[in-house]
Amino acid sequence: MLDIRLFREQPDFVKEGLLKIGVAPATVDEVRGLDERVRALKTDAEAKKAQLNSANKAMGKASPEERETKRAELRAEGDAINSLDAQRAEIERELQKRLLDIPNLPHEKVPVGKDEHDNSVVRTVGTPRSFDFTPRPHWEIGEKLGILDLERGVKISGSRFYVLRGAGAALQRALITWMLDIHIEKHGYTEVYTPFVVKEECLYGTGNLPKFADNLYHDVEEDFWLVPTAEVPVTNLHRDELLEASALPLHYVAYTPCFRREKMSAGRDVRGIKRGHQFDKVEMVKLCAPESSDAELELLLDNAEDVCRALEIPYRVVLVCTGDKTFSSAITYDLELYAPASKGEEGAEWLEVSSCSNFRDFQARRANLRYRPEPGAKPEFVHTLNGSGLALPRVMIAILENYQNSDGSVTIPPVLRPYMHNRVLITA
RNA sequence: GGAGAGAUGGCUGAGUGGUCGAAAGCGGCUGCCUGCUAAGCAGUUGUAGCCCGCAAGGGCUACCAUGGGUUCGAAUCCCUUUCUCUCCGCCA
Repeated sequence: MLDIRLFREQPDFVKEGLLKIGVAPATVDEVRGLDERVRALKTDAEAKKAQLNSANKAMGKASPEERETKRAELRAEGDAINSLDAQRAEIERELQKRLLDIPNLPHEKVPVGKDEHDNSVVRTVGTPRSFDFTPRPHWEIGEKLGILDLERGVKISGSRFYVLRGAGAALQRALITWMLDIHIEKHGYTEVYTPFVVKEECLYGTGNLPKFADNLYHDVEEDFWLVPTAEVPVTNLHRDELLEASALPLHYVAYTPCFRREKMSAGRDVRGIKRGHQFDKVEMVKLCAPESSDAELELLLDNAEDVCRALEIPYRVVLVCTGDKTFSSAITYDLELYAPASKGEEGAEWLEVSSCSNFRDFQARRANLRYRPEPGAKPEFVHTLNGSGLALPRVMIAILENYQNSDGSVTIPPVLRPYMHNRVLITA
């Protein structure tokens, strides 16, 4: 959520930023109009309340007869105030609704663009391997090796679900443990294990609600929502807290499954395991002081890249443009692993395995995440960041396709072997 | 799941209709004092919003888990929800 004061004090700045992400400048004027009406009603009601309060105080000392005569009058005044308050509350709700619906302003570094074609490739690392045979897509490799069972996934849970089996399941588990270990031991993050279901208010905190409810699963009877990413529970860990400056920055890493309805992407990426309703992810989340969030993002990105480098799979870093950035993010780098056959007949593609974002105070304001810059100073909102490190299915795809051999076997990347009983090869 | 108890400021804890934004203690901060180290004395100390003022500062409003209700007036009475604790049941 954007600061309402920004609308009051720098409306043109807000309009300019919103224009870049396709939000009509008129929105700013509408918000300001609502805000002014709320404040006018509030000032009016407060003045009347002050009068009534002192009249009520006098009643305490008044004689019973005096009370009788004044009672009706005071009651009428109270009713008048209540109706002012009711009006104000309604406009305030409308204002709040509008504010919750407005995306974050883009960081000054974000290139202006319409969609993902306008994203800019920051760097490409590694060279795609050249094959002396036609590389197969992961679903063929996996099914032939008996480590991926798409059909039975569909049988037990429906489309966009799959089953990993034997070395496939072990490979994923090895990846999770290995990635956690890198971030914990090498990059200094604190591991957290969180619930995989959260309350509705957490999703408001990160910005998934109210706008993106149709991509979330939730229990119909309880206030339980399946997490679409560990970002949600971990960012909300310190919700409604006032942190000391010395506690920052906080660096967390968490493994969770992620649940997404993928309603909007019906028909996209239907082959293989690229896009499912359930997938696993290791996620890094940071809370820091505003002045260090730019630097923290670069570090976060490097921490995620470190995983790609260690896997020795070519990848590229993409700076996401204004038209493609997500609702809550101010700036996002995507990390894409090379997959030589992921598009089947059409060949290679770059698979998005990580999104590293700085949300600045956008989520912090929604989730009420504050810190005290100095002892005695006024509390301020922290900045929040997060980045995948990394998303499992697509890493699995990249490993299967990049490390495949002509006989259909798959070589296990060297860094993962200690996590797989020193196994070197996955064979049928 | 059943029965009961509870939720007050940074913490402990008093407060059952008006003088309560809330006693007291602890903690924090400021000053004073003392050669027996940490104590004594005094003062001060919640959050947010709005308004006035160049400022220092001042005023008003709201907040005693949450949301409603009763009342001229609610921390206090009634109801809802959430959470915590105790006992019972069930259980990896």
